[in-house]
Amino acid sequence: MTNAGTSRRRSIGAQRNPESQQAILKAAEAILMEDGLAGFSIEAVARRAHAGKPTIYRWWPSRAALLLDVYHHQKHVERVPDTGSLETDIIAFLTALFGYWRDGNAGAIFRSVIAEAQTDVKATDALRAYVLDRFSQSAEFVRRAQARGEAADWVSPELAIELLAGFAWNRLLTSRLDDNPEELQRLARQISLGLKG
Amino acid sequence: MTNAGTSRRRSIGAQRNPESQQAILKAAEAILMEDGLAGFSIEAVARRAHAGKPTIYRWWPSRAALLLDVYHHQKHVERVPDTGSLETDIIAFLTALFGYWRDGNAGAIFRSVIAEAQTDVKATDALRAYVLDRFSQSAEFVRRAQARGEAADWVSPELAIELLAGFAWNRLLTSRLDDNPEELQRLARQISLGLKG
Amino acid sequence: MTNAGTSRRRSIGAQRNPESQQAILKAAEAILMEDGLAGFSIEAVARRAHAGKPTIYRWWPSRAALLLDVYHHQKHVERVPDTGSLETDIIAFLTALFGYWRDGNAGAIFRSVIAEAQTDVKATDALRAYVLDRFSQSAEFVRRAQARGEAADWVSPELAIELLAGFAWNRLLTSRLDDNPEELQRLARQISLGLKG
Amino acid sequence: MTNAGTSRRRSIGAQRNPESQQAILKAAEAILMEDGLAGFSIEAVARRAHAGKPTIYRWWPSRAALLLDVYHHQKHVERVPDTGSLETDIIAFLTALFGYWRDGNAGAIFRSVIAEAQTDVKATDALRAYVLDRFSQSAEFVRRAQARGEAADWVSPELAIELLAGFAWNRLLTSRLDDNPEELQRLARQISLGLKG
DNA sequence: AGATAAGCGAGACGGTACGTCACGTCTTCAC
DNA sequence: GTGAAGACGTGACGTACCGTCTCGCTTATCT
Repeated sequence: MTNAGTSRRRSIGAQRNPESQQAILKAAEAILMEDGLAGFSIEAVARRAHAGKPTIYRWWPSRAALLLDVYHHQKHVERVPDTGSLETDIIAFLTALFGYWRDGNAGAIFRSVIAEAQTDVKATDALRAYVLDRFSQSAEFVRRAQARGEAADWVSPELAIELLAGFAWNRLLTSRLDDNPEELQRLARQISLGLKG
Repeated sequence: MTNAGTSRRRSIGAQRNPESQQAILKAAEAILMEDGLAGFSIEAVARRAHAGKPTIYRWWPSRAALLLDVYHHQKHVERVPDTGSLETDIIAFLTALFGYWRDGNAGAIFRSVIAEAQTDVKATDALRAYVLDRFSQSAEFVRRAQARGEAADWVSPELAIELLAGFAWNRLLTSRLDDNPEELQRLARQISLGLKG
Repeated sequence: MTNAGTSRRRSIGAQRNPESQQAILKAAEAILMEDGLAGFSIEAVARRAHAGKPTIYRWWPSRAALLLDVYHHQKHVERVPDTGSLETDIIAFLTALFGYWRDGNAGAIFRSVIAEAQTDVKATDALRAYVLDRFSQSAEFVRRAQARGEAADWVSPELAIELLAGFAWNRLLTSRLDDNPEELQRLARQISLGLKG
Repeated sequence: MTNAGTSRRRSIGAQRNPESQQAILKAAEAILMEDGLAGFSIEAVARRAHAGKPTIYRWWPSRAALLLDVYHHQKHVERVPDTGSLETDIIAFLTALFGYWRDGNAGAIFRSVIAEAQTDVKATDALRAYVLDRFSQSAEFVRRAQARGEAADWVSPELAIELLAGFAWNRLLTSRLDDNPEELQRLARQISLGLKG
């Protein structure tokens, strides 16, 4: 930080000031972490970041946009496990996702993004695009299982991931992220072998 | 309606006036249906119901409480299919749920409840209790399949339902309720037979 | 004051709270007195009066309306002198007006009202109506002079007052209110006798 | 205009660019004419003149300074009538002034200057200096009347002009510039002969 | 039967946040 | 160093809701 404490942040000419951008994202993240979505307002972010509201609105057209940007700036979890076996891949996938959401702020932030998407159409669209992209990435480990002959040809890798992700969303959105290893094992077994066993 | 148009609603003494209660719930539902969660405010409900704000606050302590009450007053879909076969039961379950959410207002209202639950802890608790109850009810058709020998003994009916419900939630929350029958069939097959086929 | 310091001002039901009204007018007056028109904002008045902005906007549709109201709540100067002689009446009229504007806040407030009237059409209309009314009231002493035979029949009392008032406005608006008794005497003489002497 | 439309205005080295200066003054005048003082902002002038804000602030330290400059660049009316008679000189003086203010933009601009002078002390000083200078110039026709023996020796030409100007200001500031010839005649008669006739 | 108590619509209250506008300052880059 | 350009922090704008309060009323229930 070049400006550490001594002087205020200023314009650096007719171009975006990355210090302001960082300060705003950090403030937004901190507020979400501390007070949740309820305390998250443009005004509060501006106050905490020592930024002007117009500066925020200049670069993020809405609360939802800022929220999504905060989420995207989170460190990402590896979502394509590769343990060599479908069943353990499933367990690894869910364990990593639950841990990611549980340990840092990512869970609280993602809950906020989902909530926002129920109000703001742009947020809905952005969230849909995001999850579809994620699903197709994560589906890779199922595709690998198919290549290994471990999964049937007729299964849809995306649909399989959607099933796992839907399960995880439900747990997240109802505050039930405490992962039970046996439960996950059972789930992985159910999914890989099917209800019919 | 006893008071049809001619006179205003009044107190009926030191007791809750059911007409007011009904008017408020109807107004709340109409607003959610027409404008979604974004337009849903106590102020707007009071305006539309020709009710005083204190009347609303007297009986519903928060926005979330009113929202949940609206949802509970919706007609419920039958969630325990019984077609005689596990695979068609799964299809029937999801088809009914998607249709229920898509056709009436129930989808918009449930999305609102979920969103509210991300902000309001009481709403989270209420939602969690609600879904756990629902899951255990719906799990009945999986239990029946087990009884028929159509599903393995070691599978958890609740977990199975949670998988289906999670899938449905994800579709609802990202506005992807347009149900594709083939997709549902494939999903049902995946779940019943497992990825390994 | 019934609420002296101990408790906050509250709603007294579905009716205007006169305490709030008074607090707002006093705050507005104090701000004008201390900081002039430059510091006069609805926000500042609300802050000082411990009132909500919507409360101000509820009762005064604009800055101009509040400004005029503040001016109208000033103590009024007697503008119809009656010394028995036209010339001394003129001197008394101007002396009183200058003194009124100079001594209290009235001058600063009236300057603000005039300035506002150059921006806001409603304020222009209100100011015009106000001055025309004032002129016709003040014209009384000229009418009395006519009745006494001290002024010619063909003179217009209103026009005469407008001449005096215009002179006073000019002095007020250019910060030249320091009254010079000899100058006023000369002016009174000029007006009563005419330039031709 | 040398640069008509084809290219942007640029620096012409370490000296003031008169094209920019002209463009800014023209833009300021046009805005005052079209939207009045309410629409007059440095931002709006910069936008309309395709000028940078710092360019404006470099040469005019405040809104008031720009306003006064715009006023000074107006074509001036001849304010020293010479009809040979005091009474018709008075009528000519007022008719010319009213016409000047009414016909072009000058009235709107001068109103703005006066309003600004109620907020900005520098503008007050500049306005006072300006009007005192004007008064002494215009007083010339009264002095001539004195030289002709048409006005008494003891009258103050400046005071007489101040009376006329004050009358005119009042009309300008309350949007009553519609000149009534008979009224002006009566006024001229009152002033020249005096109220006592 | 009269008093009491609570519910009702209404709407004002002090607040907070909204999204926009203009302020005056600052920096960049072309000339 | 001047020019256009435009980002910056600041703060006011006028509006929407928040949750609380009091009003004036209506009516069932309890003396």
